[in-house]
Amino acid sequence: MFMPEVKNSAVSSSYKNKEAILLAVDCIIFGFDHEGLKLLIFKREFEPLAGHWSLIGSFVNKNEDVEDAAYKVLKETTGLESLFVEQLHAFGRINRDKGDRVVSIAYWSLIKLNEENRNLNVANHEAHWVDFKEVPELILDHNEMVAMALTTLRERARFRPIGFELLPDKFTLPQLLNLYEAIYQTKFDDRNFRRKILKTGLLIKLNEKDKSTSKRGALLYKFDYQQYDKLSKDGYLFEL
Amino acid sequence: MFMPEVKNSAVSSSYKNKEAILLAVDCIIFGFDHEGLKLLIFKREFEPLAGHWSLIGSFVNKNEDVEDAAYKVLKETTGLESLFVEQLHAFGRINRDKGDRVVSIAYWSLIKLNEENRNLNVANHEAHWVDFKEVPELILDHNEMVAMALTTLRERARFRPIGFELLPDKFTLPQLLNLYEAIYQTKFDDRNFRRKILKTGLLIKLNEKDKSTSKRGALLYKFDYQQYDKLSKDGYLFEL
DNA sequence: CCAAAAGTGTTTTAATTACACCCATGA
DNA sequence: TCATGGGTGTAATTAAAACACTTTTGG
Repeated sequence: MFMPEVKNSAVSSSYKNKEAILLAVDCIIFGFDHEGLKLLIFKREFEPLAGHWSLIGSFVNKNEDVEDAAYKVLKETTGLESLFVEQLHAFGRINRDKGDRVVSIAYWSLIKLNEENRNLNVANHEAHWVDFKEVPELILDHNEMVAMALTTLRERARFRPIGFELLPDKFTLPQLLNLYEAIYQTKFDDRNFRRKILKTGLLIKLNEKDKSTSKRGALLYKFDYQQYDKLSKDGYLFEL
Repeated sequence: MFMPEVKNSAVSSSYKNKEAILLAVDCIIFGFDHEGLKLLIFKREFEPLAGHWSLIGSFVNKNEDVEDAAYKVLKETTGLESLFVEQLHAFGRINRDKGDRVVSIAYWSLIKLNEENRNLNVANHEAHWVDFKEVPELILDHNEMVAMALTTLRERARFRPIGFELLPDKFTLPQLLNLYEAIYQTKFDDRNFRRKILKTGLLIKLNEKDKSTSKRGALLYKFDYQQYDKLSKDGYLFEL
């Protein structure tokens, strides 16, 4: 019979003599506009690897929640208080950071681009939006983080109404279609797409048109968060 | 225009003067047998909260990968080298652990019960399998971890063939059906279930019967991992 | 008046659901 | 021989996929 070793075991038996480790958060920030899906990257400001492209991050202080550390970075970087944020994964390989042993907990977020945060690269030359298909080499394991975030974004977008987190509050159906086509890098039939998304009953049709992309103009819609929350409690599963 | 504060910012600018934090892993271990889906819990061996029910865990050493720390705990606890393991979530609230500031990275795993690990509670009185619907109060935020693991298990089981990780290599369709019914706590129509799972072409029918639960005996099947891996590379998505 | 994007319906095909009886066997 | 769990098929409904033309309007 299997008999676990209890002494000298991996399983901890007190807090004594434990080695503390540096803890960081890194943020994968996605944005979307008429040019497509984008990722926000930064020029690293300190050695090693100063000047290289990087995700934005921060060390976690001993007296702050890990999640708060991520929110703080996101608020400072994007100027937004309210955005979609979700923990992605903890990256814990011994040598992932050449500077010291650092375990990084990555968060991914979706932001609604506006005049202010769209031009971050002007206001702060260290920040830059790049096409998510053309992400340059990033430091450490940050490219791995981005790849995982993209996979997770695709998984989530299918079963949760998170696409709306990347669009303005008022959006058109062609915009929404473009977004999904960008996320999945494929074309969808617009008639089937419209039918499916409207059948959910979660889009509120407004009496306004967006004429910025055509002479005819496209009807604007809002996502009905209230109704979605209500349905979710009854087990409703959004699916696209 | 939005102008990020660059000085005194949350965003880190060096490794100097950063506070290290204790890092732990905790493991949510699921098993399945004729009695249903079970969770492996332990009696905590050290203060504070010694003697209370807990998940099994370990501190992470400065010179080991986080993932390796989890594997080590799982191997020591279950006696198994090869099992399904996936990172669940990093739990990082400041006061989650009364003993000290500890950030815990939780892993969930699925094990195939056998004669040895089924009787862990005999060999090691500190370990105990409990029905997943009747998990007692656990220390710290461990109940939260279990709840999240269960949600994740349900999400994953729908789109990945992970149910087989909880069954013996050779299993019957009634066993498989019972497993899914246990995971989702609902009844499925057995004819529809059989049709769907067999239509994937991923089950290899063996010329053996399991007569342990009926006089007639039920046909044994194996999951075709090779074929699944091959199809996965071509973008095949398992769905149940 | 025309270029360019927005918007609309139908048919075919495939998947899902609902449902009830016969089979094999050891005790 | 019978109780027990194992195994099978079909019809109805619903969802998905494929496909092309009309509408609106500013320039």
